[in-house]
Amino acid sequence: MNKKSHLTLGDIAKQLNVSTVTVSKALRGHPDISKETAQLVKKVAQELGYTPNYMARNLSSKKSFAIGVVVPKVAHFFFSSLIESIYDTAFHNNYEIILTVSQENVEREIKHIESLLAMRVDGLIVSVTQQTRDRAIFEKVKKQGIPLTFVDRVLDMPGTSTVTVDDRGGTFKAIEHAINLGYTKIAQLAGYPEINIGLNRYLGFEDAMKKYGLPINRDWVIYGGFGEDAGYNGFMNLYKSGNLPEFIFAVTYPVALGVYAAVDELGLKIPGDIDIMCFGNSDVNRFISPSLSCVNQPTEKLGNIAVEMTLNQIKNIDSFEPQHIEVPTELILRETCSVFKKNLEKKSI
Amino acid sequence: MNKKSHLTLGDIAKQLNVSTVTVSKALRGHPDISKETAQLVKKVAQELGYTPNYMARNLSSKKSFAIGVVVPKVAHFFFSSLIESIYDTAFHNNYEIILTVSQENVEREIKHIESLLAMRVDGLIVSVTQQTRDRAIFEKVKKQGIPLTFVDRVLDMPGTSTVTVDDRGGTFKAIEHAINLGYTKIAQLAGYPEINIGLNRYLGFEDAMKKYGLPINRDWVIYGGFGEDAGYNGFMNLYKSGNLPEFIFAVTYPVALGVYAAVDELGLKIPGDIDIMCFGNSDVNRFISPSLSCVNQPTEKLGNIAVEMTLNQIKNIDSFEPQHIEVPTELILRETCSVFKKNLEKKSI
DNA sequence: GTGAAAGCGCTAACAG
DNA sequence: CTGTTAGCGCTTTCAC
Repeated sequence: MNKKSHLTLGDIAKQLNVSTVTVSKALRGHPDISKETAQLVKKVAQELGYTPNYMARNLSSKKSFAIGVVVPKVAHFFFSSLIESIYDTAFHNNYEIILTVSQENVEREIKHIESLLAMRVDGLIVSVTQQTRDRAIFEKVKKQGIPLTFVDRVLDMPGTSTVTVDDRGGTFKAIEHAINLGYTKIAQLAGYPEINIGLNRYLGFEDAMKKYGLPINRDWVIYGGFGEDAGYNGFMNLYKSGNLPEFIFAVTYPVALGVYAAVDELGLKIPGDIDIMCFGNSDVNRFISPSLSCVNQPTEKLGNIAVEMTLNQIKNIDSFEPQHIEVPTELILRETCSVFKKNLEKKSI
Repeated sequence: MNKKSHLTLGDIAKQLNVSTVTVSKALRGHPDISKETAQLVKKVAQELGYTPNYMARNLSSKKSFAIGVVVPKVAHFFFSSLIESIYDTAFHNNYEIILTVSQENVEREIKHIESLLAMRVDGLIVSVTQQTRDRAIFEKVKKQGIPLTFVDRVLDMPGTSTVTVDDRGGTFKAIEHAINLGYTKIAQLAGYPEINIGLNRYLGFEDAMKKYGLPINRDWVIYGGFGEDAGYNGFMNLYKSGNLPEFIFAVTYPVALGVYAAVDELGLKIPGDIDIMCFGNSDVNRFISPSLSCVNQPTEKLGNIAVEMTLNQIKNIDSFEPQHIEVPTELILRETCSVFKKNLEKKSI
């Protein structure tokens, strides 16, 4: 058969009349081995097309040089950028990433974490689903001594590290900006309050309203999720209620897109009839019409920090203290939420 | 130390006064074992929080139940959707995906494939970088007997399977549509011709122009890549040349976005001054202004087929014949490329 | 039905 | 510097 089993260290050892150990060491650049033999071994390995067997290597060395990652979504600008950054950082640190996708499904999340544990990853980075409440699986991870870092969507658990963006402060800045523009009737499409990003973005909204002495209309704090449908339905309901706010803060950019779709369908105008801003940038916020102002999340930095923190913990497994890093955000101002309300009213007359 | 080594089959065997073999078989549902013992073993394993060790399992069974994937990019709508589909299909087939990202870099691509081989994946799905020309690494994959499936961006190699979209036919339909609208001065921002998607999308353009007896202006076939910058620069150069076409077909949607940016910067209007369409949809093509007509790529189907084909090959390793599947596309018509040229001219007077 | 023996390919610890 | 000895945790024969 063509499909002869793979070449092993032994094969190349025989070829050179040395022991497998010598070959193993040579290939890994172990200082035990003399320059010449090392060179020779490498040459032969190369010629023979030797491919190491990581399963064997990892089994005996009890390290995998891999970090497991669990995210709820891939086809979403925030996550795809985050993932890219995680891959990049890992690559530069000679670590493999084993990515899994929970599809916002708790059971899949658990299954994937079990698989990653079974693969004996050296560490774990996870961004939980919108529904994750049960900590049991994460307790199991901790019990097995695997470093665990939450990123963006976190669970409050002792012994784990977190990397988040400044959801509360970022939202505050956005709402404050809207208020300074003259808006007072402000709504928030707020996702879900049970998850940190939903809660903190709500709190930032509350902070700003309080600071400026504006009342919060409970009917204008609308929960329903983080996707386009949530934005679409949210706005439709707002419209049907007959009591439209002047300004909407959308908890994510898909939610904002949903609002755009609804507004368009209703024949309304942004910013004439309703103005908007959202949390989270995307590659196209600047191309949609009107271009969408937002609170930018530095995804690249999030990914960097998440990986580096995890690596750090892997390398100092016994002395590591859990860290909680919050990355600052910045406002990106484009066409929405950029015209003073007074001017807007003048114009629309 | 808390960090006691993981539980093993032996541990749970001792607990029950049976052999590791019995436990191993029981856990895997091997028919050798009686219902009762199987039940019992599973219960104890559960209670003790046993986590199997896939490295050991795979080492001895010589299968990994994992498919390696190499893509050039993640933060791009096409790839992120494709990836999501691949993950989904694999999940439903109880296979793991080990994803790697080449970042359009040939050396990284090679490194990742070597890692994947070393991890002993059961199969490989790859979408090559824009620069990949050298087949050596893929020959190595074949020599090791690992099923290899190219998706979307393919290399022409005997013994490998491919899943692509109908690039040529899709482009043909788009250009034909533009011609029917009255456009004759047609340009293409064509990516690179050395890669199948660039070449075939060009050929579709050529097919349509030929069919309708329209001349192809060489200055209007512009190569330069598949990203936003290629679109931006391409249009800028077109503009500077003083000889603008009426219609541009962009080889990808980022290229189209680049054109939008350039057009905007120059104070021109779509579709008044220039009309456009592109290959590839995204979550926001419909939100940008004017909304962007395009040739839709069924990414979900691509992912399904790629995984299923690979799995098929894994399971019938000796009898499998390489397959080449081309998935059809459809036109999605929105605001661009939707107004008859005559009307357009009337309007702009 | 169950288990003892052997080995997957590699590395760690120690001896020479 | 090099090699021997023992596993890593699991699965695969093949006896019993």
